[in-house]
Amino acid sequence: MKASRPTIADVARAAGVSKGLVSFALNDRPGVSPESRARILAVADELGWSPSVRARSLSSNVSFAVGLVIARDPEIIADDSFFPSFISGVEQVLAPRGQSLVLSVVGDEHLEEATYRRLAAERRVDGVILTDLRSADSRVPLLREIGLRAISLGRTDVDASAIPAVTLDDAPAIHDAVRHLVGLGHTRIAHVAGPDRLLHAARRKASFLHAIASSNLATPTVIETDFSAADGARATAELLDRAKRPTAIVYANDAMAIAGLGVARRAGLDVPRDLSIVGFDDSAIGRYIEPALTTVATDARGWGFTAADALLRLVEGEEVADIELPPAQLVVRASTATAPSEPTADRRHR
Amino acid sequence: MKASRPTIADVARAAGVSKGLVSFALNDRPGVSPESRARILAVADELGWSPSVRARSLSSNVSFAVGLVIARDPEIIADDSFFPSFISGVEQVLAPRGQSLVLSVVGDEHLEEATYRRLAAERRVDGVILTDLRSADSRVPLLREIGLRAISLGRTDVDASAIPAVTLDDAPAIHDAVRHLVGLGHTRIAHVAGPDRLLHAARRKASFLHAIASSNLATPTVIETDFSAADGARATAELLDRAKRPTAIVYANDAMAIAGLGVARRAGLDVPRDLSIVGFDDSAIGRYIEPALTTVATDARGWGFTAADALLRLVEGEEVADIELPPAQLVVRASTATAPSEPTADRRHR
DNA sequence: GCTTGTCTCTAAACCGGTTTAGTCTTCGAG
DNA sequence: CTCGAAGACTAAACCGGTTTAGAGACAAGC
Repeated sequence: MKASRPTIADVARAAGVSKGLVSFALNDRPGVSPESRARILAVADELGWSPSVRARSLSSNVSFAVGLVIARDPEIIADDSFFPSFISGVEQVLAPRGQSLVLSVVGDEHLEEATYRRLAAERRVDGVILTDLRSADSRVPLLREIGLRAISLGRTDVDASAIPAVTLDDAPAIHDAVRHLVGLGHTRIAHVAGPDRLLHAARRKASFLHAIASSNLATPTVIETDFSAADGARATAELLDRAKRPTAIVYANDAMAIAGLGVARRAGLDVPRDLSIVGFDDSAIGRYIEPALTTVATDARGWGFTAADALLRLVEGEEVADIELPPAQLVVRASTATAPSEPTADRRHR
Repeated sequence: MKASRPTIADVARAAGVSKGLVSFALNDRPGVSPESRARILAVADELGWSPSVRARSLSSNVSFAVGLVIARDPEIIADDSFFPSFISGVEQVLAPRGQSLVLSVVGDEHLEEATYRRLAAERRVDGVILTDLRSADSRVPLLREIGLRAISLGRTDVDASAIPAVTLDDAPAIHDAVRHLVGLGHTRIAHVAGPDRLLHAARRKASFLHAIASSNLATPTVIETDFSAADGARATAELLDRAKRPTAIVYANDAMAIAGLGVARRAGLDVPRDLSIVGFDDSAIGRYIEPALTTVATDARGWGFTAADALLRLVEGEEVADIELPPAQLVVRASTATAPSEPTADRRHR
C-alpha cells in the first residue's frame, strides 16, 4: 500500500536481487543473465515502475531535455508561422526518445544571455538549438564558455566549426522568384528584408541582390524591417511613396507580404495588376487570401526534426557534421503577374 | 583547478562549515547566525556557486518546471496567434522565479494522455496549464489520477472545483459584435465556429446564438471548423453558396476570417460592401489587411501571465480560487459596414 | 547549582537512480 | 588438478542537494 511510486529498490526487493542489477537489467547492459533480466523486467512492469528523471539526471549527469531560446518580440513570433511548425518537428523527435523541450521566450536579446547561462548553470538541458543566428553572434562564444552543446539553424559566421549546422538554402528559391518576376517584365523590384543583423535575413537579402544583379537590373531598393506585420506595412508604404515605385516587392516573410498587400490596396493599387508581391514561408493564410500569395516554401517542420535529431546525437557524444536540407521552393500563385506598362506607375497614392 | 562547477560541499569547505548549514543559509532559513550567513553567501558568490536543479529536484521532490501540452495540428497552431502571446506571458512569470516551461506539441489528442502520463511519471513538472478544454474533458480525471496539479484556461464542465480556472469572458464582445452588425442593418449573420468539442469554441458559438436570439433574428447558420485557415475558407465558400447567403459572418478566429475574406473576394464580393466580416483574436495581420479586420481582442499574454502565476502559487501549496480576467473587447475596424440592400444578394458567384 | 530552553551548528540519512570494486561460481585450458 | 578468465551478482560509493536528529554553548529561570 505504498502511496508513492515504486522505486528501483522496490523492484529489486520484489525480484530478490540488488539495486545495481535492476539498473543493469533496465538499461540493457551486459552482465545480467537472461532469466534474471526477464524476471526483473516482469516485476518492474507489474509494479508499474518508471524511472525518475530527477534521480537519473543527478546520477548520470544528463538532463534528458533540450532547450530552445527564442529572442523575439512575442508579437513577431505570432506573426510568423515558422516556430510552431519548427517546434512540432522538434517534438516529433524528442517525444519518442523520452526527451523534453524546455522553451524560453525572452522578448529581447538582453535577457538571452542570462537565459542560456541559467539553463547551463542549473543543468536543465543537455543542449540547445540555436535559431535566428546573428552576425558575430555572441552566443557562439557564450555556449563554448558555459559548455552547452548546440546545433544551429544555418551556419554561424563566427566559427563555423564550433557548432554543427543544419542548413536550408534559400538562395535558389529567391533567384527563382526574381527570375519569375523578371520574366513577367518587372524591372523595379524591391525587397522588404528582415533585420540585417539576423544572418538568414541578411542572406536572403544578399541572394536577392545577387539575383537582381545577375538579371542586369539596377540596384534595387531594400528596406529593412523587424519582420513584424506592422513593419512590413510601414516599409511597403514607404516603397509606394517613392517617385518611381517598384512594380514588384519581395518580402522576407508572409506576414509582411500580407500586410504589404493591404497597404497597396489602401493606396488604390491592384495586386497583381499594378504590383506583384512575393512572400516567404508559405503560411497557410497566404494560400487563402486574394490574390493567393506567391511565396517561398521552406520545410520548417523538417528543419526542426533534423535539428533535434542532430542535437540528440551530438549530446550522446556522436560527431555530427553539418547537414544540408533540400533547398526552399518557390510557389507561384496569384499575387504575381505581368508588370504594368509604364504609365500605370502614376496611378498610385490615394 | 576544479573542472566542474562548485557544489555545496565546496562552499561548505571554503567557508569552514557543514553542508547542511550552507543549505540553510542559501535558503534563507532560520538557525544560522548573521555572520555565518554572510560569510557563506560571500563564499558561494565568490566561488560562483549556483544550485543544480537536478540535485535540488531529487531531494526536495520539486521539479521547478511547469508543463504545457498543446494538442493541435501544428498547422493550426501556426495559423493561430494565441499561443505565442500566451507563452510569452507565461515566461514572464516563470523566468524571474527560476522556473522552466516544458512544452509538448502532440499533434493529435491520442498522444495527449501518454504525454501527461510521462510528464507525471518522470516527475518532469510540478504542474501543468490546461488549454483548449473539451467538453467532458478526460484530462480532468486523468490529472487527478496521476496527481498532477493544474490550472485551466476557462472552467471545465467536468468538475469545476477540481481545477482552478482562469477565465476570460468572450460573451460581451460577441454580443457587441452581433449588436454592431445588427445596428448596421444585417439580418442574416452566420457564424464560422471552432470545433464543437472545444469548450471555448462552443461557448463562443452559444454566445453568438444567444446574441442573435436576443436581437430577434431567425436562427442563423453556423458552420463548424477545425480552426484552420483552410477550413475557414471551406466554410465561407459553403456559406456564400447558399441561396440566401449571409450578409455578415462572425468567425471564431482571425485566421479563418482572413481566409474567408479571400474566398469572398474570389467569389466577386466586396468586403465590407457586400459582406461584413468579424474575426476573433486581434492578430497583428488583421490590422494591416485591407479592409482592416473588425475583430475581438483577448489578452492572451495576460492570460498566460495570470495562469502561470496561479499555477506556481498552487504548486507551492496555496489555495487558488478561480480568477476572472477582464472580458474580451470588440475592435471595430473596416471589415464591417452597412448591410447591402436586398438585390445585392444576387451579385454573388463568379 | 541544576534544569530548561534557545541558538548555532554538525553528522548523517535521504531522494532514486548509476557505477565501480570486488565476491562467488562455473567452465575451459594447460 | 590447478589456474585463469568470464559471467552473474552484491555492496557500497556517488551525484548534489535537503532535512532530521542531536550535540554543544550559553543564558535565563527556579
